[in-house]
Amino acid sequence: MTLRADARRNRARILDVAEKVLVERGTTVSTEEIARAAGVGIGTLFRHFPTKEELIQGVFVARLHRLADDATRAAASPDPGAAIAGFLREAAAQGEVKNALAAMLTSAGVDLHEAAGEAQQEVRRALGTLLRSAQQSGAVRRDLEVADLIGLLAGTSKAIEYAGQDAAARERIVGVILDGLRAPS
Amino acid sequence: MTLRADARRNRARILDVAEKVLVERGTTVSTEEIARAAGVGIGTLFRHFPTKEELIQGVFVARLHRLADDATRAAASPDPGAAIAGFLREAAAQGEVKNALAAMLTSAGVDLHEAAGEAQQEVRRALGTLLRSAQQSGAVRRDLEVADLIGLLAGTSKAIEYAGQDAAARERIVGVILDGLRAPS
DNA sequence: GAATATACGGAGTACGCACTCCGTTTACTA
DNA sequence: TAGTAAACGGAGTGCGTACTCCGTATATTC
Repeated sequence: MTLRADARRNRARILDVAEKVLVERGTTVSTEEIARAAGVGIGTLFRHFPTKEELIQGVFVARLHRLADDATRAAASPDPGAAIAGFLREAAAQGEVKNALAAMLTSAGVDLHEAAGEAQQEVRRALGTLLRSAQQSGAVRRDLEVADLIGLLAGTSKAIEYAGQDAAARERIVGVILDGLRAPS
Repeated sequence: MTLRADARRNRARILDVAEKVLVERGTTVSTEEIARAAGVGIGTLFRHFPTKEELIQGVFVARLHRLADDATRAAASPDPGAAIAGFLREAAAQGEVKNALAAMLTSAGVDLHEAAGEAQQEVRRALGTLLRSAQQSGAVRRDLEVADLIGLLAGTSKAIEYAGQDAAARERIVGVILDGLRAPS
């Protein structure tokens, strides 16, 4: 069931462009506009994603996969404390996109956990190992669970959104979270 | 320019019901459904809010006003440290609604700061006094600014969303933030 | 370099939904 | 309580947009 070369190319291109366009202009953009931006006919777009909703989910899942990759890489670091800090900064910085996408899905009445599915599990697993080693090295308080960390990540990127381009403010906010992660309960 | 009694009643009722319906089912609900839920004809709804977008903004602004009230009350407390903690817990708990609304607006391509306008200023002012007294009493690190606090509030309520109904998890997350607010830079 | 399965493009369709219009009703005023 | 300005209700309209269909093009296989 391998896709033809052009089909695979187009699918990737649609996902890529759709992410940009959706984040820039919101879910209200027409599928036609996305297709045009991707340099593809509407027919093609709908063959790959039979529904606008499925397209948005596809974009979201792709984003999650990339996040999972980052998390896996971070989990392999020898200094888990620094890794978690770096990951937080990174995720926070790039998080606006994910925020916007997640917001779209929920505001469109889609259940996130269902939509994310397998990709969500990947992220969870990678963050799990990262968290556990950070806790064993004493860098992070022991009462935290993976779900808490995920929530805090989402929260941090949300908080960062409000700081806009102000680098100092971003750093203050990340600082607050990092200190909170460290402090004993 | 006083509204007739029934008009005022209807306007309030629409705002009230719209908030509930919008949060429950997303921006995609039809105006007709909102009108029906409010027990009002579509004509009436559109006389009060000439545009669906203006309706959503109206709901959002109303929410902000209530938040500003809470903040003002908290700022008047004799123990600013405790007040800020309580406010964080409260705002976080009720924040889901605001999150959902804000998400709707942005995903609909509306500029939040513009939409919030005056109400936003109210919140900012109230939180400003709260923050300053908390800092003078030594309960909160001194390098934080009002904008940071607002961001952290939004972030916290986002983080709490992921904890769902798990009260212990909610408390752990709030704990992280509170510790972070306290710790010296 | 045929042959064929696979993918493409985009005009066309159906439908839902935001918004209008106006005849009817209801709150105010004196 | 009559008169009137203000508000209401909801059938109707037009437009935007998600999705279909099928004739054409292009990758793949031998």
